[in-house]
Amino acid sequence: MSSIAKPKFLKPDDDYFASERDAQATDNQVTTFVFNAHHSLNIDAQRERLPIRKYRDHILYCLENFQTLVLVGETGCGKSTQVPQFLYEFGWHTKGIIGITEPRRVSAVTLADRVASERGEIVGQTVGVSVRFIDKFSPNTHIKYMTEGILLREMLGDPLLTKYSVIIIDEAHERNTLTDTSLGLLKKIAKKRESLKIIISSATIDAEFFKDFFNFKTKKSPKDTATIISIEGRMHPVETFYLRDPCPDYVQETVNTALKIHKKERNGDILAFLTGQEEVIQAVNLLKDHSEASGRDDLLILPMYGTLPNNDQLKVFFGAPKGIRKIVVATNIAETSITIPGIVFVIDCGFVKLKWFNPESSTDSLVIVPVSKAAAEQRSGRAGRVKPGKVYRLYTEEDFENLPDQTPPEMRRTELCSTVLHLKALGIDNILRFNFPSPPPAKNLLAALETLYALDALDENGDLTQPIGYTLAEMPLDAMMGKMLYVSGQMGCAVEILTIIAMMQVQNVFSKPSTGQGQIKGRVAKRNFEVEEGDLITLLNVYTAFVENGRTKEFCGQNFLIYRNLKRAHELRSQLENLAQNKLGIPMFSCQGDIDVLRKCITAGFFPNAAYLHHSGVYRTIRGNTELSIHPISTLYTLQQPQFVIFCELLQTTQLFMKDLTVIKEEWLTELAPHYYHKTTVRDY
DNA sequence: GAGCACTGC
Repeated sequence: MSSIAKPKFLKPDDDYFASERDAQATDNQVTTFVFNAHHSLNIDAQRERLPIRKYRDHILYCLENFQTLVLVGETGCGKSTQVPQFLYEFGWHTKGIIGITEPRRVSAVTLADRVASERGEIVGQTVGVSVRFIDKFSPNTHIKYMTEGILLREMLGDPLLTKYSVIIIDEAHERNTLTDTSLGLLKKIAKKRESLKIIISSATIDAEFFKDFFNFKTKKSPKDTATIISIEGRMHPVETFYLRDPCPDYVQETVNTALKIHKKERNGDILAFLTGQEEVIQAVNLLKDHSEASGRDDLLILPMYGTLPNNDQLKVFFGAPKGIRKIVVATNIAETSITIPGIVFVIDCGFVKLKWFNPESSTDSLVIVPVSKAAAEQRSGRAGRVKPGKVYRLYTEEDFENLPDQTPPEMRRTELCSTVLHLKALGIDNILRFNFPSPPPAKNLLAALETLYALDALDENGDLTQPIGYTLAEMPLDAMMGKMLYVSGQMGCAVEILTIIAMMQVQNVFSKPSTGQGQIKGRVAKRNFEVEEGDLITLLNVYTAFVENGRTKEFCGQNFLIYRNLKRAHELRSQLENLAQNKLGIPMFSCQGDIDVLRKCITAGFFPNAAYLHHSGVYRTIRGNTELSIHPISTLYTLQQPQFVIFCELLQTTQLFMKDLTVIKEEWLTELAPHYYHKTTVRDY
């Protein structure tokens, strides 16, 4: 990468992004694009122009006088790049590294790059970065960008974060599970280590919440330990429009509104938010029909969602030709993960699709719920980045007033095994009393404790077991997957299990061309790899064939496989193998084609997820007798239904679907998990 | 016949 300190306009064809895309390499991988309105100015002039510049002394003053500082400011005000440099210039680095966490890999990498070039350096000198697969730092590194996962890993080795003088949690308002875990732990550390300063950086108005969380003021010591600084943004005003009456069909209304804007308004691209892929495609098709019928060729209509093939995703970042208006119809991906340049009009359908964990059935559901006020504001903000914009909310003003302030943080609606493992490994004994920013439902915690107990990761006192519990906590894997890897060492099949795990980490290796002819060819190609033992063994087949054929792009092209994702699986596999072999002492043996050993090993890790075929022709879980179906993407979907299966994931949408299936034998359950399944269990097959 | 978005020495 170039080290020259020159202004940089980040655009899709940057080599830099190309390499990062390769490194990331999942099909739903997305690149963050930073729109820089002052890209023609030199770097110093640009820094001077940032709104945050005026707050430099105030920030430094507050950090001297308070342990925690909540920084509120809009995206683009320069918080993420400038605050670490202010601290460095003031000398905070002499007391320890200035650490900044980001929720996404791409953000950490691009910010580190940006700050390094502002300093006329390359990443790895004063400014370092640490994310999975990328580690660039030196003894002189004083500012370090990282993902939240990395900070958590570092806490496992250095529970008081003694290497750091300041920790900045960027984008805290997103409230990911890892953000909330970090915040809870930082609060604990802050009480023990008063010298550690914490900056919580947040885009919305939940500043009071964060301030209260970190305020240790008591009657005895009545001084606030946390304070808030609000930074004025440089966003343009956004005018808001509501519907007079609620609309019956927000997809149709989105289309109508977009066409109305196109007819009435002058220049400016449109961004519409819908909840899922299906709705996006539906709206795009309706718009295209209209555009064709009108006979005018003045609209560029583009879909944007996570599983859209990479080339199609990139299209939204290019400007439309002169005289043509761009309409991007997107899922939530455009709310935080990507920034589309040139947007002036936003259409907000008022709903969002969220994953929700149900502790009674241990299932995840994808549910469509009304957005929160904060999310609606975030969506509106997408209209004011270039010039004054307009947002059209497809609901009434009264509906808006009745929306919840915040979307429930992920911590309150997700499965918690990994969170519990992390906290236990850090010596938090009573998880139920841990100071979460937003405590998860006790039921969810208990479900996680039960699962971990069944996996032998926790003992009857709820303490981490040695070696299983500690080993699982060290693994960058979900608990059941980790257990499977652990057992594979004893069963002599770790070589194959590692491959299966790596392949499951990358979503979707089978490419699905958008043309009709290609779709059929793709399906035929997939069938070549499919085996009746199920999806996991099929993935093993794909990877083995990929490696045997030299891991080439050509092989992937011929077989309708996504090269980027297989390459990523290969990298993940190497990293996991290194960890398993060298750090966790898992012996690396191959089962030499003995598929039964593999299926048994899968059973040993995922035994709670067993289902049997009821005589009614529908599957049921063994532990809860809940009705389930095979997901249509499974290799088993079109085959004769086996009597017993293990699934890796359950997802409630139109039905309760099992995903990532493996065919097993009933007796393996009692053989491999006698504490969980009894031979006497009578089933009504 | 179906897929909100992220992440891990």
